[in-house]
Amino acid sequence: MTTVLIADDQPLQRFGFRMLLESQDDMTVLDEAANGTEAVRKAAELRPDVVLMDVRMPGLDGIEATRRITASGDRTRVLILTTFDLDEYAYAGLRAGASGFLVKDAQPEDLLSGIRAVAFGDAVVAPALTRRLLDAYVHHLPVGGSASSSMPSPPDPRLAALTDREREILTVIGKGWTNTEIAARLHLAESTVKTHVGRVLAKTGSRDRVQAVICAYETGLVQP
Amino acid sequence: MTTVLIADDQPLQRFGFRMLLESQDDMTVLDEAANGTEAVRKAAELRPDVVLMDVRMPGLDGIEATRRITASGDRTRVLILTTFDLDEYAYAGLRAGASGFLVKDAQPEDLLSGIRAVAFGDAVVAPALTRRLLDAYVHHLPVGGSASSSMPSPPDPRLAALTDREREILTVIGKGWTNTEIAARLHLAESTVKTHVGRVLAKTGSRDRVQAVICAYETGLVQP
DNA sequence: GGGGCCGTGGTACCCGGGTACTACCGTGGC
DNA sequence: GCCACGGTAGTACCCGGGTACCACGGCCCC
Repeated sequence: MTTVLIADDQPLQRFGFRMLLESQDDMTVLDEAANGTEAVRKAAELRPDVVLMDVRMPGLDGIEATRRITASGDRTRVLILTTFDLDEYAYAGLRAGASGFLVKDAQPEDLLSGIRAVAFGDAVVAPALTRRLLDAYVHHLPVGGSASSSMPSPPDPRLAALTDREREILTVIGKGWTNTEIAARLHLAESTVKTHVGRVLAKTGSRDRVQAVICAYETGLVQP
Repeated sequence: MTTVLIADDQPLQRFGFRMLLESQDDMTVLDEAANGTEAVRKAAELRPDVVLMDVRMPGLDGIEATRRITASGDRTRVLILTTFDLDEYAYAGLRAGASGFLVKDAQPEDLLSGIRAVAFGDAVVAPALTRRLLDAYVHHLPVGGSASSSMPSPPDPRLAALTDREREILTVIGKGWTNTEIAARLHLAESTVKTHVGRVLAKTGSRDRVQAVICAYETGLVQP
């Protein structure tokens, strides 16, 4: 029996998922959550096998909720559902510890089999997302492998979603500049800097600027 | 027949271990202990082959209990179980005379084979901890001897003033841990963490933890 | 015994960082 | 024309980070 927690801010969406899952005799919906905070709390309390996690939710979003759930040490797996197959936050979700991604318009059978696979410990990725996932994986392989060695610095997938400006912001974050310093030296308002920083954190899957700095080093955007 | 004493402050955890061990026909659980004092007393009284020892317990903790048990001269072996893979007490446990340590989220079969190995006189270390253990071991080797060329990074002057504990704190800062996470995973009060962090910042000349992360990368304390 | 150093812990306070939400304006594409 | 997107900017709010203290026990060393 696979136990599931449904986290989605749309009641109708939750209802649909619940109906689908309850129709299966090997699945039980333990509870529902309408935002990330609720999802984290109920996941810790109920220890479901799988959390069906929507990305976009008010308050704590699905990515951060995933990070906290997977960081808790529980066996609970998180299966993220994205609305669009090119969701820029997909990679952030993976880094947050999710066991898979599916798009919301997938076939019901695919969703069900995906939940079973994740509960079993496997990972699932929607076909539309598989390619970029492969790219990310290949990039992290040891260098010796294939013809890709001719590329000096293949763009890290974490940086792929960043705009030029955001990449610039990440660079100076990696230099240790504060928001105030960034604003002054780049002739911007501090509120603008905060907006950029917020987007950089979201797209790179960083919880705060400290993790963004680490990301900057790991991707080679800045170097020791 | 391997006789085991289970020492853990959480009843549910003890129950789980007992169920697992009793399901094996070559193991017997002699008794359980809810704290370190009880563990020492019952170990001396029952002379089990193996004590399954939790690190974190009220009163006398698992490390000190291990020290007393192994110092008693009995042939009882101690197998330490840690919750977090970077538990600093794991090393302390080895120094205290433990025959090994495993992480609590290990596979049941691994735990069983670990107990058998320890009872046989061998030592076991969780794979996730092996690397760190090796690093720690190498780090504590005397400097004078061999191949100094294998040391690519002579100690950076910024790190020279740091105590071992502070260097450890800087390392986990470099991994992006928040003060709260450091406190939880190292079993410290958050105020203590703040004290350490403050001293690290002062000694490394960092304005905030972001610059401390950069310092950690530049000195090679952590690497991309 | 006294005096450091180290690790641990506490309280109180302030500020920067991060989030949620909204808004306006170019530019480029359909 | 309209729309999507990127860059800019603002407000309001909460929380974690950092600081300034102080305190205590264990050590080691003179």
